[in-house]
Amino acid sequence: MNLREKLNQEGLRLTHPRQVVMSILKAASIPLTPQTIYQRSQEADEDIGLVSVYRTLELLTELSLVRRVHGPEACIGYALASPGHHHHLVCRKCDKVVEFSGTSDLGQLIKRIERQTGFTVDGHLLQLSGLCPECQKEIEQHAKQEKIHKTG
Amino acid sequence: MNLREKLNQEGLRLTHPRQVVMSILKAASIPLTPQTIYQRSQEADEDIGLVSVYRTLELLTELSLVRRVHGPEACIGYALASPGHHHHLVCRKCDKVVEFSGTSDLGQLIKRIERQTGFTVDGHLLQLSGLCPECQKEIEQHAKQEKIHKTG
DNA sequence: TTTAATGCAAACTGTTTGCAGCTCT
DNA sequence: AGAGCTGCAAACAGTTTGCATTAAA
Repeated sequence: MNLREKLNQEGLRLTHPRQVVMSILKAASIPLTPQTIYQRSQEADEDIGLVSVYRTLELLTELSLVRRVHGPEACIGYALASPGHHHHLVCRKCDKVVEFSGTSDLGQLIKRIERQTGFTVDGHLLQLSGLCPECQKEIEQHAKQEKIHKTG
Repeated sequence: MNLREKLNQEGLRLTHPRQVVMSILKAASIPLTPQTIYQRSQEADEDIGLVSVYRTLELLTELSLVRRVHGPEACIGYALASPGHHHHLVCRKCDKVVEFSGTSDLGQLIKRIERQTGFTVDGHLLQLSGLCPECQKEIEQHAKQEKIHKTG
């Protein structure tokens, strides 16, 4: 399915800015910021508004046609570091964060990727998200209440 | 070694704002933004400047006493998504980005963490960095040139 | 023709910088 | 005593919002 069809399916339209953003990303081999995409559109005499770039990127990310690339500097907050642990597991309900170490388990994966891509890998960003024990319990409680409410 | 010693070792000082930031982070179970840390310092009548919070977080991160917590929204840029692949490998020299899939390899690691923490894990953020084949070659070339220069 | 989407301007949020004064060692 | 550090103010960068206009279906 092409882009137009994907958009129309959702009642959305294939517009000029969307085409331009998509083609700039297709032509790029490195991750681009909204600003850079905007500049490139100007250089290509395909002027589109910076605001449209933002809105288009959000939409295309939503549709999984584009993905965000992360970096060590880009973060949502800071947490205390326990020595020897380097990754975080964050609860998606209450934000509680615990640390874990995972370098050894990652070795196998990294070796495979090095073989497949020809890259040498010397850094990684790994973070897990889920539900902490407390929030799991709370959700179970809710489910029970729900059941009682329905049947009783 | 305590905080004071760690700082003094580098010719740095243990100041009031640094103590406050550190103790707020120690008391927190969730990642905090600079703004939140600033607010909490005010609530605790330990007013420190917002600017100091920023500078302190940078310093403490540098010293590995504090770590950045990442999130799906926090990103440095956008790249085209190939269907079926969900992680990026980024060259730290030229920024070239390639995608890979790694979910299966991650399963083992995730199971271990679930067992150890009691969390249920349902999301992950994984990204690798290293050198692409081209940049590896370039660096080898440089090394050779260096050698020729030194010996002859 | 209808309504999604654009693009401008302006507001806004979060971060950084310059600098005079303060404080930790 | 003196270098490191603070905190204000102000500049700055990046992002979001309101709204009249345009254009895709």
